[in-house]
Amino acid sequence: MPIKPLLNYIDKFVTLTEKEQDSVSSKVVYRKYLKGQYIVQQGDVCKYQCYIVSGCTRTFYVDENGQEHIIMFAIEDWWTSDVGSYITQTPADYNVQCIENTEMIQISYDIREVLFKEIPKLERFFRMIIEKGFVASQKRIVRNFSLSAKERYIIFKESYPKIEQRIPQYMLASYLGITKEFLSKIKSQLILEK
Amino acid sequence: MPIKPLLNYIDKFVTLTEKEQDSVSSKVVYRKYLKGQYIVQQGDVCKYQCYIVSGCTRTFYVDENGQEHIIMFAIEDWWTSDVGSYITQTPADYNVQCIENTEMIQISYDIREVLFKEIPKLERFFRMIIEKGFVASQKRIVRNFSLSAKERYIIFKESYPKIEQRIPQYMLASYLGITKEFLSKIKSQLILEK
DNA sequence: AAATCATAGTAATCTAGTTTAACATTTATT
DNA sequence: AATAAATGTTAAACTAGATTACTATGATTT
Repeated sequence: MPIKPLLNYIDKFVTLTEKEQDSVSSKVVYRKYLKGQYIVQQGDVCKYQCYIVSGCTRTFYVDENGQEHIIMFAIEDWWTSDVGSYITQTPADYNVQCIENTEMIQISYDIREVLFKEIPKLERFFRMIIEKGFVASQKRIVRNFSLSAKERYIIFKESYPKIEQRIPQYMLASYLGITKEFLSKIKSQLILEK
Repeated sequence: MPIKPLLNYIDKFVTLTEKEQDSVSSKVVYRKYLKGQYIVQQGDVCKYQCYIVSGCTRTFYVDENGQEHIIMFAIEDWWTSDVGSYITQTPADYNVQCIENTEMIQISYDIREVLFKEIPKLERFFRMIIEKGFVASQKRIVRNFSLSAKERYIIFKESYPKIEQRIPQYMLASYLGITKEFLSKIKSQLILEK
């Protein structure tokens, strides 16, 4: 069954009985998206918290000048959502778009509440994964302040070696908070330095 | 009893029985710090998640060049901690220091685990507050990328009108990710514009 | 195979924000 | 009240990164 990867993931944090696993499996939704499709669009309410089985998504924000700013990428074994919109069920600030054909397991807000009542251990699970997300987010703030664009690029490559090859360079530039031209310059500098 | 503000805060998210409230009160620790004292220091394990009853703290990171970068401020009715260190009980990346005399209610990691076992509803409570923190943290990343320093300063004033008067300007500059000299320039520009 | 579109590279010019350094003001200490 | 310490201001020179604009390449479509 295509829900297995999620159950394995949960099992790293809390232990569910077989019955509980079955209940989770029966309530979450497995779904495939094509490259280019949107999971959430700025202005819509974000319906799901999504565990990615395969593929890649980007979360981005379009500002008043029409400029895109990529907040995060997510690949297999990661989660994605517009958490702010999801937890308050209000219009999303961000877009989540598939940049590869992507398989994911989706948990709607209401279903998650049902699951929380039925399996209180899942409160613990979701607490633990959001804590991890919070820590990663704070680290990113620090890096953006204390490191140069070149250093941030190098750290990105080290931290997520799998992602760089899968995304266009202009998206990586946006994630790093620089223009595509400047990333291009950094890359040619790094080649010369060797 | 000095634990009441925390109980009021929790009550906004989950409802505890009187017995449960008593249990929380008996396990958490009320404590006063003087201006300048540290709650956590970079390299030590962060022992507590702290609810601030009164006062003000700053969380900052000292980089390899000895430069301080302020990640967040916290005032009464907020939480502070080095969450990464706290949840993994490994050395902290950040310092948390009181910048006013501060009263807080502290929950140690072990005590929190005991409370989770005894009162599973608290998993829900902590999940909810960390979700809020995560959302705020992501918003800050977006703002840092899409807004100029002047715009960030204006938004800070609007968002946290109480904080600016309580902290030295060089700390606000650090929080905004700019030098104190440049913040000074921004302020004089804003005065001229009126 | 031509044509279009999305992606990437290069280089000149420009600007937001940094650095350095000198000076001013406020707050704390004796 | 005098001195020192911490905080804030101003301005000139500098730099990381943006902007603009043109060229190159590969992928996709017709």
